[in-house]
Amino acid sequence: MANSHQAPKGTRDFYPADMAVRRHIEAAWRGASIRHGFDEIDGPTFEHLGLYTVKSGEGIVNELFSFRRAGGENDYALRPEFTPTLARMVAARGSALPVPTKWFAVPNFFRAERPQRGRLREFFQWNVDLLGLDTPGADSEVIGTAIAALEALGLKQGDVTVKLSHRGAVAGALRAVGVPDEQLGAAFALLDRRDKLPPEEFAKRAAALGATGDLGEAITRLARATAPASAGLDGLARDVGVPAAELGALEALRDALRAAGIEDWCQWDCGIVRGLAYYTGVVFEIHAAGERAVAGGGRYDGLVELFGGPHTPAVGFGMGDVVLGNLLRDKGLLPADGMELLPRPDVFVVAANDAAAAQMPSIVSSLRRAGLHARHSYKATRNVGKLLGEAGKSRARFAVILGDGCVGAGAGGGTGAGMGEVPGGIVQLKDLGSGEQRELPMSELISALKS
RNA sequence: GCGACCGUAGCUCAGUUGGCAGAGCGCCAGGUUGUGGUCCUGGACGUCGCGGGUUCGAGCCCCGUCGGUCGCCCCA
Repeated sequence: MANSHQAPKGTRDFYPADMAVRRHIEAAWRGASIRHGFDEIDGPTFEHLGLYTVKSGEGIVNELFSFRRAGGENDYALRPEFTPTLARMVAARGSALPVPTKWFAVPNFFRAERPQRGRLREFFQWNVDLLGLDTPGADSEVIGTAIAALEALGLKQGDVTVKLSHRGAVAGALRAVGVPDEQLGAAFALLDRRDKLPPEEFAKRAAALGATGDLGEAITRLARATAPASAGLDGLARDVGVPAAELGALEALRDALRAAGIEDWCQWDCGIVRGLAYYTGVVFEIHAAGERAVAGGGRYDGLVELFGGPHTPAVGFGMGDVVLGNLLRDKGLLPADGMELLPRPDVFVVAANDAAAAQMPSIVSSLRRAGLHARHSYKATRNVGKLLGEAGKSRARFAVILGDGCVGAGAGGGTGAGMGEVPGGIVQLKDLGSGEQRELPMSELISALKS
């Protein structure tokens, strides 16, 4: 391999089979989005660097691919996520947008991380956002859209779990042990890192938050509290250590999930926090055993305001193609060879002699003008066996054999009269699935292929 | 940014104590004035990731570098 140029670290080349897999996933995303009433949007691939420090701080710059035009003064960054662009687009339209506004996007993103399983430097992520409503029904609709896409890809209930929590409900539990309101954010962060910190460090930080009760014990309780979404909330309330009445937000969400028929996919998990500070209500992640989270999202009622827009309640999620692709492969839901996902030709045309070959270009053109996916051999050989082999490999449904007036099933060993006179003449139409072959006039070919 | 393991044909890999770079699959062409995804024969394809070092001689040993894989940090 004398190729001295390599693709940049953490990027992928999409050869046809890979591209077919990518389109397969994107088709499921788009289909679920559209069926649920979302409209597709997109924004620029790069933004002003400052857009990304608004909500994430300067620290994020290390995770970005940022650049400055030669001789320019503005700093830009390749987009690492969609939410800032979305918030900017919403803010720019002010209150002119309908309520609700339901948008989705399937952009590529760039993060300057060290690649590892499920994490690359360029990836595709499906973003779904519902703006303008702060109802449990909106939360449920967004979650249902994610599930619909996973189902379309062949995943079943039990393959993945939607783990749900609610910032409001968890905040209630934290307040119950005396965490002051201004420390709730820090307490969330600690809950998020509960199992990553050494026990002493965890205890030290818990003690520093000024709770009147044992915060460490309360956080551990929260981190362990799980229950099926279909079950009553009494048990979860007991595990969390609050009266069931405190979990009203979960009850309303549970009712919405039940109405949408997806509660059996869902599980309460108070250990789900999401790293971002801006989540204000429901937060959720979709997990499968042995993989990173397939998707994550939640309610962020204050974010559009943060970017200069009107107060806009919103709920949304992101689902990346890398982890999802790994999961589908592990579950045997992707073909071993992605070529199987490419569009199948309707017809593959071969010529059995030179006269027929001369007619091929105009015949193939007319098939294509008629809307058919038509391919043909580029080989010089007139060996019909080889040509049909090629037709078979193309996965075409039918082969059309031109100039084959005297050989083959049903042809009856003609005299050779008419060979080469394809227009108006006879062609052989072979069903490559069944092997059946019949002859018909050229004039009937298109209607035969379209029926 | 840190650590571990790995880089030989398009793909999967073999390659002995350091001694002339191999196989299968795939691809291309013939066997076949002819009906497919079978078979037979032949062919093309390699600076052994790249650069340096040790050696009479390096795919093999040493150093560096670039990739890949898997962890850590981070995770929008």
